[in-house]
Amino acid sequence: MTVTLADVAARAQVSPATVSRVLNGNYPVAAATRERVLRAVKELDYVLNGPASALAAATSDLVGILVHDIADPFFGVMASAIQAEIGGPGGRAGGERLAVVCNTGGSPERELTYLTLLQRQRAAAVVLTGGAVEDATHGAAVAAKLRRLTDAGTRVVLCGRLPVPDADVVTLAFGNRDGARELTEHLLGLGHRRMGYLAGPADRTTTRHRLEGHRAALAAAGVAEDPRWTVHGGYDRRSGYEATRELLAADPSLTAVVAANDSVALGACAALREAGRRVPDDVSVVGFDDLPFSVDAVPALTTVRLPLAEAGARAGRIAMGREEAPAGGVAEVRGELVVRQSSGPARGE
Amino acid sequence: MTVTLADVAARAQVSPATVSRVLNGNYPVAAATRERVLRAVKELDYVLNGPASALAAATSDLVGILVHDIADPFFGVMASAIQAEIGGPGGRAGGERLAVVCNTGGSPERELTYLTLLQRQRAAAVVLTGGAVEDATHGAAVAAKLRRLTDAGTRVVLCGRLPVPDADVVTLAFGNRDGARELTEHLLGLGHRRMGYLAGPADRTTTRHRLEGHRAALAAAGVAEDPRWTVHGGYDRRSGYEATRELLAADPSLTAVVAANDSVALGACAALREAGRRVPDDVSVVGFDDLPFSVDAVPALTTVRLPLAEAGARAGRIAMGREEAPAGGVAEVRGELVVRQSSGPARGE
DNA sequence: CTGTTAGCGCTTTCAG
DNA sequence: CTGAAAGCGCTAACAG
Repeated sequence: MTVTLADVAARAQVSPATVSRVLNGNYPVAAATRERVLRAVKELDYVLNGPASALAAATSDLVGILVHDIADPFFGVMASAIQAEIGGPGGRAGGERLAVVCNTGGSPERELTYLTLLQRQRAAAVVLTGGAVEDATHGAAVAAKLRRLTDAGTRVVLCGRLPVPDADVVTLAFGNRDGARELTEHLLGLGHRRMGYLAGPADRTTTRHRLEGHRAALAAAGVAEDPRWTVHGGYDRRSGYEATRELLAADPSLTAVVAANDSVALGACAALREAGRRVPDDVSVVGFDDLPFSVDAVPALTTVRLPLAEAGARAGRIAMGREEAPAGGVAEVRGELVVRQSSGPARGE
Repeated sequence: MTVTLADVAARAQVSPATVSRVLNGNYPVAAATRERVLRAVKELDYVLNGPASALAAATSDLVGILVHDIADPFFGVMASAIQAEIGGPGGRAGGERLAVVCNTGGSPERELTYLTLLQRQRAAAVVLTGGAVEDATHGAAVAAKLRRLTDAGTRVVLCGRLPVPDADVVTLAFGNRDGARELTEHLLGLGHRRMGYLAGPADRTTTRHRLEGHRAALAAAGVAEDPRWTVHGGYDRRSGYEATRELLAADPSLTAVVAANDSVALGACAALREAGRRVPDDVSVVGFDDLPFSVDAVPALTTVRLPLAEAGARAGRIAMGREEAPAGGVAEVRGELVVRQSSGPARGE
């Protein structure tokens, strides 16, 4: 029924081994023989059996990409860039590796589950994107799992995530702390002293770093902070909306709102608008990431641009061994302050 | 070195077959035996070999998802929903299937390539999302390929794409024509008679249907169309921006711009703003899809909401055989007109 | 409920 | 440059 490599071999009058060599192109084969084999492949409409091939060769053409949620452009942009780089010649049987996208929802359990599933598939590489949960137990479990993966020959790259100790893993970390600091300095420069901070979930590295950057800027400027000014929530628009209402209720005198990311900032703008506050006339709002939609927001968001596509592409190349890993296995990907219309001089004083 | 099923069997003092049965949970095994096996698995830190398993069972736990570009939320939202539905119990070895996301860029060649790659992997199912290129040759090639996939036992579901004749495929088609008609009727009701239309790429089904709906509304209202009012471009923001400038140059008297989708509409708004036109006071703009960001645009976009997440979820369930296919194998997913601030009464008149 | 026995389809030394 | 042969690790009848 289904045509196998042996069928092709018979038709081309060569041994199965030769067919395999032609298909994988990683071994010298006489041009005439190759022609004959290729013709037979075409004539029989033969398609290699991936699992059989992976079993025999002990490695597959799959590359895992772990994301929190692929519907979020932050991850979508990175995943797209990674996917674009893992194709091309070099893989088994003439190139093209497949991207296995795993939505972890940021959950450590699902992360571990997917890592195991990828290990089961004998994935050629795995790229983990986005911040991690800060939990020693889970951190250790993930580290152990990654070690097992690398031991089995799977390349592991972290993109937008902190380095994992004692694992042969390359890391592309985002400059969250510095970016957040610049953002707050920008606001400080505009005269703001009373700023709300919409932080992400409390137990995430990304949340912590951005918050630390914000506070560092405040401290350097000698501005005291009110505990009511920091509200933790999710990284989505809705959280930003709700947290802003909270913030407004707690202290209506705020002149600026610093959001954990652009989506949250958009939610903040909506809540502010609803409360009759103009942005930036009454309250300035700043985001983080500079996602594609941020330039079209009302008003266009002041934010920190993270080169997500570039970082993803680089992660993809490193995962494929097509680019050298950075010295020490860790590189920082810096963000860049982008000033647009959502931030302006502090009102009144 | 790497621990195999046989090792587990030895340690648990059972046969390999029994271990396999425990792991796949699809066969009765005595509780005590199961316990013993599970313990051995844990102790040895055993992970099933996916390729070997897939080879022996002649099917894998992979589900292919073809998208134009996963960075585009239109596809990201669907992919996320599909992914959420393909997990869970029922697959080989205790559930969790993996989603292989393939960026085709809308190219028929890449589409075919990925379909072959998925066939090679013996994918359990494949979901094709988004409109297709209208080319008889490629259409036939894709149809043939899909037939081969279904013959091999791979379930195929089309989501937001037209039915494929003579293939055992289930289709969830979007109500593009009706949605577009409603949108234009809405504008007509507001007194608009001179509307520009920013169409997508000329050879796509989605483009054609939306354009047809627009024209049907125009024709029904007895409104004549100027050829200069239709401009073809891409489905991205930049295309909308450029096409709108073209439109404005060709006929500055337009009172409305109908965009192929929300991203294009955002680009249109930006171009209009730049040209000193206010939206909707001077020119109304409408989009299509109702992506998450559209509500936060300036001004909030009037559009047609497509239930992308619901459609994706349904496609996922059908692909997994967890939901019955619609009668006749084809269902239409209707859009819903959402009127917001980007459309208003025609100026002047 | 459990063990035995054949492969699944491919890759890869090892010879020639 | 090509062929022969030995598995890769697992599943699935088929017995018991």
